Amino acid sequence: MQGMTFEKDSSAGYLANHMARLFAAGLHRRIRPLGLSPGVFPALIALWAKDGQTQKALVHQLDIEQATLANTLARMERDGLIIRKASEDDGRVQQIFLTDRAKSLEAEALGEALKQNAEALADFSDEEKDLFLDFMRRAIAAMQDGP
Amino acid sequence: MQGMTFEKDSSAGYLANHMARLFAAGLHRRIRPLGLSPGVFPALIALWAKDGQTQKALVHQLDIEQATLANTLARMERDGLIIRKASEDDGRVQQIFLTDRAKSLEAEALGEALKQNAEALADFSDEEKDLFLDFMRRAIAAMQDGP
DNA sequence: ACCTTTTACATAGCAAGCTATGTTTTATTA
DNA sequence: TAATAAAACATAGCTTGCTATGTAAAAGGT
Repeated sequence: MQGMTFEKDSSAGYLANHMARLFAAGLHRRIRPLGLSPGVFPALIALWAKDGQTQKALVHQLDIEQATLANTLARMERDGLIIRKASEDDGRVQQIFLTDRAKSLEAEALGEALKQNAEALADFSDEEKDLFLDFMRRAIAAMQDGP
Repeated sequence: MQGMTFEKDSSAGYLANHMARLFAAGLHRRIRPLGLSPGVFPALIALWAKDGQTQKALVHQLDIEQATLANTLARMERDGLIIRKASEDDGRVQQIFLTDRAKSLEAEALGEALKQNAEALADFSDEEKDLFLDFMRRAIAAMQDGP
């Protein structure tokens, strides 16, 4: 009874999926008290760095599809994290602004994200952490460039 | 303009999420012609190894929740991959059996999954691959055992 | 034997991702 | 300038994951 362990822990794809779900679950547990969920994090980070961006600008820097971001922004608006202001020069464009509440959460939210990363890599040396991140970047690049 | 690259590529959680989505997308592209999607893979692998298992037995070996598996099995039944047979000794239990079609897909589907993994790790040496898998197993273990 | 608890599975409802398509406004071009 | 194309965003509909709760059957306790 050993050949049947086909994928469970020897497939990069399976492990990547499992690991990503654990990251998301751990982050969710940490930031739920702040009224946040993992999906809003990328948008928040981009907006904390530069408020008032358009949806197109956000899509450009977040590795998700436009429709995914549109849905995420709708939830964020519903939850009082952003407001949308119609652009004056272009009727198609809306600028996304953080609410005061969203702005006030930056330090704590980023802290929890860092804690989650630290928990996952608790027994990694600094060199191992660097190597791990690099491995992931390389796998991502290989799959993005595609066959 | 360099401090604003906060998470994009230096957060393990962000990279893990992005990498997992690319794995899933690549696998989906490969197995769509077979009428399969990434979510059914874990269940299929378990059933290819041993047909006729109960849902409880499957949940036990797949790192997903019972409700997630129930939904996945419902889609698999709809798509003609499995049939459920009520157990005679226990009215609560149903055994899950692969259809002939699902059985016939094993070699090709596993081949595509291996190809996807190979694509992601194309420029990794054998040692790097081993190390990468081990890193992921360690991160998973750290997050499962929890804080 | 009957009541309670546990077990096995299903369902509801949500988040976050995707592709495909709609809608409105702007830009281009014949 | 009128028709067409493109751009920006929204919506529909799906998958895959989750938690919480419902339901029916079996097990256990008194």
